[in-house]
Amino acid sequence: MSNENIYNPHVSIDCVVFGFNGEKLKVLLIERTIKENNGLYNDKKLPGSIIFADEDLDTAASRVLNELTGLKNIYLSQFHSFGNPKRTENPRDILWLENTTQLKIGRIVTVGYVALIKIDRKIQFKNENTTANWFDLNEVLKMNLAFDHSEIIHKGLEYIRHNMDIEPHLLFELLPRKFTISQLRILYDTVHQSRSDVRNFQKKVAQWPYVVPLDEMETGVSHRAARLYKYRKTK
Amino acid sequence: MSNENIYNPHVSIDCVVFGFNGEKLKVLLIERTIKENNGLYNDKKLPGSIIFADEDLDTAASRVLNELTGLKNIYLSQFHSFGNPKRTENPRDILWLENTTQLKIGRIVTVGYVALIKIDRKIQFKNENTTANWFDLNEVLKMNLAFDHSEIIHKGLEYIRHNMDIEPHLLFELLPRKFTISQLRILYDTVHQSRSDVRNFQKKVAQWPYVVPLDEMETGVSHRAARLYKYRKTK
DNA sequence: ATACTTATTGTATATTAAACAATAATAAAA
DNA sequence: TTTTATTATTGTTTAATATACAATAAGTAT
Repeated sequence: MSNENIYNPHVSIDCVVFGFNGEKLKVLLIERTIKENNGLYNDKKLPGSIIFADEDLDTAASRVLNELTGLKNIYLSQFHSFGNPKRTENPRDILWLENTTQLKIGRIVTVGYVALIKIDRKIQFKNENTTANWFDLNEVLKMNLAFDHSEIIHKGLEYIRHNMDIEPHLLFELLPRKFTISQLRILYDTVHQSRSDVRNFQKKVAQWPYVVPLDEMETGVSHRAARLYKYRKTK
Repeated sequence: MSNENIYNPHVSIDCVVFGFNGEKLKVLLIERTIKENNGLYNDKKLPGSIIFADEDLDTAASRVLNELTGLKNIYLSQFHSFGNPKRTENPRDILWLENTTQLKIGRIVTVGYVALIKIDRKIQFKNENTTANWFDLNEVLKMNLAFDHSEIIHKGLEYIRHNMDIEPHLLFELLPRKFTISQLRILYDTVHQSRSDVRNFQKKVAQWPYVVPLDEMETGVSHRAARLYKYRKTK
């Protein structure tokens, strides 16, 4: 007997998907519409879902993200679990869950994942029942999101800040395949909440063997073009 | 209506409790006996339990640790969740769970916590149904423990290593209230898997304003006594 | 008194981080 | 075609931090 595609309505996963547009960090959110007695209510939530009964957590995170965006093979990392019993007590959230899952919903513990993706990757924004979109992280942090998703995004942001601190390789998950040192520096400073000196930053990067110059220059800019670099994995 | 003391049999917490005896890291484990057809089987497990239906995860971790050891007000920190569906498939583990909880047990997702405690704290080792004991971490890492508890300990160890790296204050959770610089250095090196130079380590510690010398010396040693220090919290 | 054990301390060198601005290349404007 | 505007690129000096290295002090045990 298989439990395949039978939901476990007690545990869910939520993905905080970060992107970088060359200037700012972005987060991928799902826009939802709730039909209430007195009309329609719009808000946003993280891509996430309850897990299947015999599915591992990491597998569930990949699957759900793929279902909601079409994305595959992306950097995904578990960072924290959220179990406040009140997190699933908002009647609007319960109504929405019971409508979309057709299950009786009680308390749900959710496991938070962060994903880092190149913002130019093709995303299936429109799905049968959902619409995904990129939003400015700074704006999102001020919004009222579904469930405890604001708190989850906060924690996820802390997590990637902390981790990119000790693992610079993660930065390149967010950059395009070919990038300039300026883009790298702006991303670095955005994540670290710092303002690096341009010369010192060039020196730092020159010592990273995994950042390699290309015989190619930036195009389409109305000033001196910068050299392009690529990331090369090393052990 | 209250859900108090109603179990949620889908989610549990497990605590990896670390101690330090001046030489080595220790882990607190629960010894259990399983009655099988052909006799008794003994093994060890982490202190942990399924949570209550309306209980927060952090609260559950504190409560369970208190119930199993009598400990209160200790440093407890969530580090990772474990949801492999096979983690609760060992018949011996299921039998034991169903006997101790009187519930039908299916898949359980567990949330891992680490605790750091002073090894000389009074612990209620013997309880009605359980016995707790300190074990050498190195020995434990070679044992076959219940469920996926070996994996959980591994991850918990990684977590505290990582965190003490960037937050030296955590070291003092494991040391006695009065300690020598040698003890501090041995703990530091055990955690960091390093061998610090004695002179350089003294210099490093001299710059930590939260390590303050006392007018008191070590006693009961058969050689020159070392000065005692205490930890003083700072912001 | 002597041997044994651990505690305590300083200096010189290497590495890393931080501060700081002038020139080069290109596109757009005049 | 010259000038202006914009961003790219590059070195040196100084400060801070980390590393390597061993002799003497203090107390216990024989």
